[in-house]
Amino acid sequence: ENIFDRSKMAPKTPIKNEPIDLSKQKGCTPERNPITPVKITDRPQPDPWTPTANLKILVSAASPDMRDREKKKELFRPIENSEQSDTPDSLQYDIVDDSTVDEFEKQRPSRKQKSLGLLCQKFLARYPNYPMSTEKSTISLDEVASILGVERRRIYDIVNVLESLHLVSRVAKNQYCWHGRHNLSQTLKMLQEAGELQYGELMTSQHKDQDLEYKFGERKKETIPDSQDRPLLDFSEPDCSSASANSRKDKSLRIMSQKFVMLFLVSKTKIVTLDIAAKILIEETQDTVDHSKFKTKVRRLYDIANVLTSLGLIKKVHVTEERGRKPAFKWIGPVEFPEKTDELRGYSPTSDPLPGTQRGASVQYQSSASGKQSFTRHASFNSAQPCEATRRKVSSEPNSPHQEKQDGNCSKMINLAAVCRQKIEEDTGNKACDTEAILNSAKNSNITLPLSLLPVPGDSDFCVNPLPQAVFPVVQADVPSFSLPVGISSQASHPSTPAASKTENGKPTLVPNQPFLCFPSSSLFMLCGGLQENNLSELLPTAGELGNRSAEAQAAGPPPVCQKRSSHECSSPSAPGDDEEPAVKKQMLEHSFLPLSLVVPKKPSESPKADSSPGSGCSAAVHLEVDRFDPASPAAPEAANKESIKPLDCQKQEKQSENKDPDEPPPGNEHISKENANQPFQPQYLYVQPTAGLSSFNFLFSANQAPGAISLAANQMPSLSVPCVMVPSAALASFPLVCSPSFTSPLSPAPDGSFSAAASTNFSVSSLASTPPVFISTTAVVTPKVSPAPLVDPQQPPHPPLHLSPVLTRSCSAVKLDSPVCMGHPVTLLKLQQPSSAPLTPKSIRPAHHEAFFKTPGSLGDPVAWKKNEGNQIRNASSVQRRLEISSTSPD
DNA sequence: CACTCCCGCCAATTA
DNA sequence: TAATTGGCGGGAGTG
Repeated sequence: ENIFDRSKMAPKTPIKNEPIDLSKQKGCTPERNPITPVKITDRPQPDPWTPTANLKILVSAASPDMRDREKKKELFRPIENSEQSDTPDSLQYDIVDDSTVDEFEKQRPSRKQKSLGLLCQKFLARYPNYPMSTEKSTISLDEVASILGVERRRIYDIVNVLESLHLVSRVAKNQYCWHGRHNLSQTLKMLQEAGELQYGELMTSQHKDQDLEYKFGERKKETIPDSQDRPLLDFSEPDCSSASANSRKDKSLRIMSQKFVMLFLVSKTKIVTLDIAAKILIEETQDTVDHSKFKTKVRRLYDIANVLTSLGLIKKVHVTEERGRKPAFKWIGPVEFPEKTDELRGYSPTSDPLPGTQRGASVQYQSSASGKQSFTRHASFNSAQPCEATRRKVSSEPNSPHQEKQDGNCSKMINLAAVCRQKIEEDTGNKACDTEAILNSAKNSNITLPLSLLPVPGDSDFCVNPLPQAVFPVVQADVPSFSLPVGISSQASHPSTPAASKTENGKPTLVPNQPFLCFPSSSLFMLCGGLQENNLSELLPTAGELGNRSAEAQAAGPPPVCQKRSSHECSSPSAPGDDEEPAVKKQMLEHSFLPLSLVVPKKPSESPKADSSPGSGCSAAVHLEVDRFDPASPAAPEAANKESIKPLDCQKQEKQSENKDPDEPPPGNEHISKENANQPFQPQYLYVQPTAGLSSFNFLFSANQAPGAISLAANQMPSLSVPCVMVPSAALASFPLVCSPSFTSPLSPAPDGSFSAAASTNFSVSSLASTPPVFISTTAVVTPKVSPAPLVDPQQPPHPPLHLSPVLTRSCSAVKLDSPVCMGHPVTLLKLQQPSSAPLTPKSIRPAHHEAFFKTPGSLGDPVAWKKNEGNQIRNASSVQRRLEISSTSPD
């Protein structure tokens, strides 16, 4: 602020303008400046800072964020007052962006703008996620601090956390070495292992997360004390120059950061509430439970969480408990850690530049390869075995037979789901209680940890993944709207069971032969296009993606990431291979989860219920709103996840009909669409029926879109385009299905104006490309679902899917998209095709996409970002990506 | 009012 | 001793 003021006020006083500065600087006299890089204060003096300079920097870095925020605000408003907010706001923004933004921003430093999270994003934007092997960028704290316009102290906060994850290492005084995310998966793996040792017992012992967590505290005291810290430290040290780093004592921030991450990795639900984390951390460290200490710990956790959020590893959520909402964070980073990063790298060229985005892209490929993919943790990459195993299981079930190779994927998916379900059910039998208990504990509808529980504790890959997803449901998204409708969830189950096993009523059925998965569940439908390996993976991912990335920073497109990023990577020399690995992993995980969640979800009993009780949750499901907030922001992704999750919840929590938010859905759509876009391959759609809340709107999400992205460079646009379409129910009524390829146009329904705007911006390009809104339609099948009213009859839903399936599937199977039915996006569909075999690998392909991807976002989002890039010498691409990420977020 | 978490004092550590 | 690091908690911004 001071700086700004100065600039404004007195543009240059060489002297420090104000005493304040001096005081702040404390001892910094001009003299010192020369010696040391100078502290922040120095810079200000120089005036170099002129507002513009700072502004530029900030703007470039932050603007996206800023925008996002604004957008968010808008979004909210829109909900209430769609019209007003939309136009005016959008206009204003635009204007601002164009010319005057700087000034405005400058003027208002608002606290948020100075947040550590934003600062961290800016910081991260300066370095490639996956720096080339050779490149090593050293980070000068002073320099960075000055560039970012913050005190060095703040940089320490960031660097310490990054260091705990080995993203950077301290080389010397004032010098850090940027490693990027190459080792992130390894680091996380180590942390996970360490965490399991420390906390694992607790976790395993208790089904309930909460209980576990609580217990943790107790147990931790017992177990933890001794070794914990050490190991962690060790991890961190390996790469870097340990010498200097170690010296300092524990550096609580680093340790806390690692422990905090461990909690996530160990947690089945992947959700950790701040208070629990604080308790655990305190306990470990010390017995004292001073209240003040607790507060301090929480403050620190916020600091850490902000950085982790910027890295796209966690996102803020709220867990509803008995008492009420509790702040919590959900792990959205990779869950599984391939043992070999290398493999990953090989497969997935792309990296995700964005922290947020990580998930994405690579995963798909991998998944495709393995089939099951992500489900199995390590195996995913390598193991065919698991897949097979799953298949076998599946095979037993009805669905499997149909599937073919490609289908196999789908089938696998299904099978997996089925398996999971079975396991779950079995487990549930036991656990059910637990889950229920949890739920109960959770109380009201909101929180639901249970899902996590569901997943099998054991090894089953599936289980693992699923669990996390399960979590989603529990957690409430930041967004208010979230509440997921329980009812729908049942659907998820369907897929697994029904499809595979078939069963029931139909709910989820897979279409025979077809790649699609139908979730009968009332409100949500997931259609999966191309079956191939990719498909499954995609599907899942899509869902996951939706949840995850949604917008987010990932802008990069986390989910889709694979493609996009890969392309990005390509474009950017730096990362290609390596980068992606992590991303892939993440994606894998996420994806797997999502899908799983969908599938797994329901406990047998519930599903039917859900269906039966349309009113309750089901409707809600529709709402899934995605977070519209910031695309970039983590929240969005979550929302998506939530969506996926919701169904489950619904089932479980039928009660919670409340959840649904009408408003939200749209946003969610957006995110989804993005994600979808990302995933090009198969046409997968999620259809969300409108629930009461949504009343009027129907949403179709294409799970995969992006095909174009993948295949066509030109398509870039498409990739961007969002698959989701929102359609007013009324409209739908007339039409069987609506799919707009690009999310923008059509539907964007009004309400969203703001959203739509954002979306449009982002997507606009894509939309253009894809423009033709596709429609999915087709067959009646869709229609029914769409039909506004659809009660949740379980049966019905299934039917539709069936109908669809044939068409879709076929088309899908071939290329996925081909069939008219499916997707609208010409691009995606056409191109998609599947590369199944190659798909993943081809970096070459990706690049184009990525680029496109970037461009679009960039173009949409911010030109500015690009400009800024200048600074980034390093990999343009990388930097660009980052920017994009940021930008992307902003647009959203 | 509760949640966040910025800010920067000041101590520990290092150079 | 000066500078670098980073623990820590007051208290302000937000919703």
